[in-house]
Amino acid sequence: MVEQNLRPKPKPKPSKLHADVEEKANNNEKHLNKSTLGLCDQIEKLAFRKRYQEALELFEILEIEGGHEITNRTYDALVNACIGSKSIRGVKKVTNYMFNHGFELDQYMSNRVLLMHVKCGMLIDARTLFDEMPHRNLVTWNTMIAGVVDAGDFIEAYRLFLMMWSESCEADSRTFATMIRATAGLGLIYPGKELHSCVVKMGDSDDVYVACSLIDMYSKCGSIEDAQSIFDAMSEKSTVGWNSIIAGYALHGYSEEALSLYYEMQDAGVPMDHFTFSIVVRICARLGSLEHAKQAHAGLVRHGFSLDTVANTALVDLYSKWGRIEDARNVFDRMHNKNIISWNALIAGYGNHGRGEEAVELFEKMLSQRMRPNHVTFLAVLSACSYSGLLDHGWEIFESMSSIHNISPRAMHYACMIELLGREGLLDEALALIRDAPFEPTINMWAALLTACRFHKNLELGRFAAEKLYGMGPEKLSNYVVLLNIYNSMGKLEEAASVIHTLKQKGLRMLPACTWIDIKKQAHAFCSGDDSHEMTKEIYQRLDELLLEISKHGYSPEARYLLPDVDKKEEQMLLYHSEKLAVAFGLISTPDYMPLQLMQSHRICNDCHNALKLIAKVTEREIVVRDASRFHRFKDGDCSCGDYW
DNA sequence: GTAGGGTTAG
Repeated sequence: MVEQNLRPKPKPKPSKLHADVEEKANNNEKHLNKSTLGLCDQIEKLAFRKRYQEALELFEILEIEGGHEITNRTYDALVNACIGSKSIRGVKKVTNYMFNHGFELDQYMSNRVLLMHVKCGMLIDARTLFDEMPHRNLVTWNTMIAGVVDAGDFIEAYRLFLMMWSESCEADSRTFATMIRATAGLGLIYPGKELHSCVVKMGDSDDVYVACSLIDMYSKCGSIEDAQSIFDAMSEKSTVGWNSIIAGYALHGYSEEALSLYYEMQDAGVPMDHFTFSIVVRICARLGSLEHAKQAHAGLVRHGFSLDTVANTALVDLYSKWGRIEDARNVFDRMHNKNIISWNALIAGYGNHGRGEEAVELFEKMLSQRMRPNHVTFLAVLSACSYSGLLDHGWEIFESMSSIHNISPRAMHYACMIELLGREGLLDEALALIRDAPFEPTINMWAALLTACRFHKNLELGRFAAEKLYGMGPEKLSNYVVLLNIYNSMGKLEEAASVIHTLKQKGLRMLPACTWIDIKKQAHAFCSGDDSHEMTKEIYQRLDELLLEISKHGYSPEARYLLPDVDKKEEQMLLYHSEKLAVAFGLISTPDYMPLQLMQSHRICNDCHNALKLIAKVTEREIVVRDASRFHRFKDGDCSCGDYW
């Protein structure tokens, strides 16, 4: 494989190309303003200044000119240039040149060449080089293992690690840092703990890299306590250490704690990097606190990371989730380097706001810029079509996945299409799509059909879908709730009761609905049936007024969606709950759990939707609420996300 | 004498 790469290629024709290259050489020399320097020196200098692309361009000139003696130093610079610019073409050219000129690789240079392949993602060639290497030292092994871990092949990393141990009985802190990363990737805490004790035995536990990978491993494997104690024990807490522990708390859902750790980091005077801001922006998105988010955005700009792709993508996502799609667009448009994740974030943003046309437009713009979509892109654009009822676009895009983009639709894409067809009432087509899928239909696909059946009151097909759903593990509460709601809405109370019986038998419990709102940085939480808030009386009074007022505008709660065995008092609780509570405060609410009848999909139900429209109208306010998947902005009795029920 | 390691976004 490598031999093939190293085989000499026909020399380029001298004519025009040569002229071009000479022109370039002249320009470069002018640019460098050191025309007296030899090409090798220039390459080394360019690589040192991180002008990798230019270094490689000069190397091409050197190749054509011929007759240059290349030393270790220049090859070293070229390796850096290839790694820095992630140029596969460069790697091939440099290795070809070495091979053609009979350059003898010592241990150092072999390791560098291996690294160059690894860092440019050429894992197959790297592995061949590795396997054919006459001598491997610690650095060789570490380089290869890190490459395999980077590629996500954690099991292979383990295999290599065991081979390394049996061959040489040596491993150092770098090996362990990498292997701990591998166990984090596998999500396995026991091998992680074993490596941890090895590290302690070898006296490497003070190593800052080891500590950081341990923090990350423990938090990714579920033990934030262990992560915390590693962090506490760090004698010198580095930026990465702080980043890792903050990300750890965020991962475990402790967003407030994560944010206060970030402020602690700030107070401790630890320099923050673009990782810090990417993590913090994400936390703000989750917290739903625009105030903190704005501060994070400002901090990011102030610290000079306003060009960072990851942090900006997190901002695009944050503003989208906050219903500020124009702000999201603004950040997006200013980004210098957009990758597929950035595009996906904005497309999903438009989709979640019911602005399907714009999502499709953006998707097409992306294609015209030769950005290659991936399966997440299709998920975003298809669900955008689904929310906005764009049937034709949906079909066209779904079919283009395999025919044009060579991406096989996964179950989630099918589920989106089933939802789209179902919403438009094309239940037979939806069923046909399930039957035509080239794999076993999944829970989500049947559940999408079931939801559609509920809306269009097709009991027969609904029951069929429900039967398919039953017995498909892992059983999800939400599927039972869909079925329950179907029976309820059709007045089939006996069947509904039997679903509840099944639920109880299986020990599946519905969580009480819970809503919270941020008022002056203080969170107020309200659970269903909970009257512990000190202003409960005032809140309910205001709610009564509002309910009375909106009922004059034609609002009537759809009690038939409620469970048959809830008593009157509970019914009141349910109707009073959620967004309405927050609205009583006249503020924006950020509910996490929806009232019971919303559990099926964690989305705002018809009932709440109507109520919120009317409340927006009678209070003459703009109301923004978020359910599990998107924002709904109510203004003058209209909802900007579109009616999808 | 030179090389290899940790944290982020959809």
